[in-house]
Amino acid sequence: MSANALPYRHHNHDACIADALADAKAICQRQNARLTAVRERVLELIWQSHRPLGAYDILGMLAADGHNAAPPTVYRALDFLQQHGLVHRIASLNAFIGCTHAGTRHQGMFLICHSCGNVLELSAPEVSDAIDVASADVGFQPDHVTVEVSGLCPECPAPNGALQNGPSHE
Amino acid sequence: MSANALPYRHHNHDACIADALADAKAICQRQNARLTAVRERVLELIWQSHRPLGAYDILGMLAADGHNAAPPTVYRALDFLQQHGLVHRIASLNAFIGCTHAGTRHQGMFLICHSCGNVLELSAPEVSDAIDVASADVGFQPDHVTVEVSGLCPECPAPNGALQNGPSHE
DNA sequence: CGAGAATTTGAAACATTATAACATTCTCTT
DNA sequence: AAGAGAATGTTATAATGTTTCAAATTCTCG
Ligand SMILES: [Zn+2]
Ligand SMILES: [Zn+2]
Ligand SMILES: [Zn+2]
Ligand SMILES: [Zn+2]
Repeated sequence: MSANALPYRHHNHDACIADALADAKAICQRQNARLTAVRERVLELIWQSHRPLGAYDILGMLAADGHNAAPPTVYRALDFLQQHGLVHRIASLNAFIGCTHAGTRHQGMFLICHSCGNVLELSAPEVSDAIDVASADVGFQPDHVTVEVSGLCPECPAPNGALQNGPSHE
Repeated sequence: MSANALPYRHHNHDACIADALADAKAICQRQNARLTAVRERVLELIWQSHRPLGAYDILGMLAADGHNAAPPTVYRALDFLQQHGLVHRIASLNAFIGCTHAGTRHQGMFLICHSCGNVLELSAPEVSDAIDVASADVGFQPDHVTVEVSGLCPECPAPNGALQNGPSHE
């Protein structure tokens, strides 16, 4: 369940998917929730993609499966998966991505590369803490927090003349 | 331009609006940008509302003005206003709100009350800093940051038995 | 097992949000 | 006044998300 790893390169994605599905099954069992066929398939499709998938992308893939699904089918599956902490919705993209910290208490922060489209979910307690402090300062009770950072990932070449600040990987 | 004030109560909202419009004029002049009639009216409508407005809300209000506008008119105005830092889009609401820090360099954080619908924009450097650090740790170059916190504002009664953590105002 | 309750899925229609493409009008400069 | 660029109008369409009710499935309990 490799939390905070850098999944940008060199990983066996099939294993990723298998792990995620196995985790999901365990989590649902623990919660007495039913990971039905559609739900599992949607989760699998989401994990198969490195990039966040839109609901209608998923719908199209289900259609390719031969499953003649309508939008509510997908949205219901996504709601279920979100509710059980198996996927996240990226509000700035209207898209969904598998949670890389499923089963653990975390407040995700999403790093979205606008060059390659990859998204990395980090668990960043310092960020959550800062948000909690700032909220408390004005008497606000946080309930759900969205942190989405769009930018350039370390795998992508800096556009023309700009400096790349990350550690060099080669 | 009351930055980080608590606009929840007791303020002269007409003055708010007038100030915001005056600021907007100045900012546009400085940037050689044209705050045309539609753009100004859209900005005014947004400021008149305490709560974020959807593009189609604005469209309806323009219609009430007698202005027979189509969606692109509104979206173009909103694009302009965003580009010049006069409004923000709240991704989790698909809605727009006036920037309370226009003209200053800031990274907004939005506190969205799901009870009353009010939104407070904070400039929270500690949050931005934490996000920058977490990003840099993994070699990611942030470009645009979305921080949206949904919860309960200090004006709204805590639902049933829950404790209200904010400073009591009465 | 088998009836009834609850959950899940199917299906059709609809609602909301956002954009594409091209014509026209306006504004500023020369 | 002419021309260039910016802004707006207009029509159509795409993309995203919801409501509603019916049918099927699964669970519970006697
Ligand atoms: Zn997560
Ligand atoms: Zn990238
Ligand atoms: Zn702002
Ligand atoms: Zn409130």
